[in-house]
Amino acid sequence: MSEAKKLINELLVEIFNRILAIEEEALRNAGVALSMTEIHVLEAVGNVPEPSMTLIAAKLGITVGSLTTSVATLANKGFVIRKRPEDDRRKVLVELTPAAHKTLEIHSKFHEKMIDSIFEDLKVEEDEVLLASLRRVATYFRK
Amino acid sequence: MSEAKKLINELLVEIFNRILAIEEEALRNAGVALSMTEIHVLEAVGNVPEPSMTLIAAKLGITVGSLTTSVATLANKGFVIRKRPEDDRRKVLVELTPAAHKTLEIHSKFHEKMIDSIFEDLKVEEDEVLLASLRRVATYFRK
DNA sequence: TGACATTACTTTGAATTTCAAACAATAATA
DNA sequence: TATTATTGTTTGAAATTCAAAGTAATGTCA
Repeated sequence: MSEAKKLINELLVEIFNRILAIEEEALRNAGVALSMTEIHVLEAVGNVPEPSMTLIAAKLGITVGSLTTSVATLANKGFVIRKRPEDDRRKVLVELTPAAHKTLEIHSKFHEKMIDSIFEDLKVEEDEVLLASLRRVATYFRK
Repeated sequence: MSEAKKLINELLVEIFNRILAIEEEALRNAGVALSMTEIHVLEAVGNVPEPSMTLIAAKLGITVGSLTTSVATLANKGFVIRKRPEDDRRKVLVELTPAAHKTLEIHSKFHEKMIDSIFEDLKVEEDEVLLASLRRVATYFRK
């Protein structure tokens, strides 16, 4: 492995170790009192089409049982609403409230800034190459 | 934010959500029965010069109290040894056992493969550009 | 030197997050 | 209709973490 890759590896590990705490603090400073775990649940709810408990849990890589607890807390805090659809009353569809959307907006601004600062030196053509690599890794992980 | 960056962001979030479980499973398949949290502690012990509890905790971004529990477990499992140095008997220096080195070897092989598969399409020159960006981000995070 | 402060670590008690397994309700199938 | 499958919730337990209090060793300085 090249020296550059070793350094990249070390940096990624370090960033990985700190990113959650940093993001959580950024949110706290913006007046948001949710944990990163809760933010991730809201993100998944927002990104999954027809977000049932099963689909959200799959997106997050956690069990439905774990998600039940988390969604119950978020419902109590007023960030999501649960609905039983008439066409299949076994399901629970989760909806984001306006408060949740506002929170996600703050969070995604932070993410955007972070991604920009990582890639600001890379030209778009190189972005495409990196994107192809990341796609390959994501595919590898999903199998 | 460009379309490419949005996709990169989504992929990073997805990978972030799954990477720990994936790495843990890879280790289990290789006969290692440690959690990723425990692996990270071993990594930090291996990478910090004169690894005292305080320095290891700082490297990991956790409190010394949290680390005490973790190191106690790892000592029980035979992966680390704790020593009180004669020159300052308040300190605890942590040492990796041969079992720990073997485990870290397995883990770093996995990491190496992962990093390689992410960056195999990028030329070394581009690696350098990316590295500079990551360095900037790491610096930003450390402040 | 002796008292007080600082440093390094452990212990304690509690919160969060997670899982597996058991349970309940609804829908699909045979 | 009876059985099986799907979808979620509940329960009990484990892992990880923190803040705060406690212990022991070292440093300071009057």
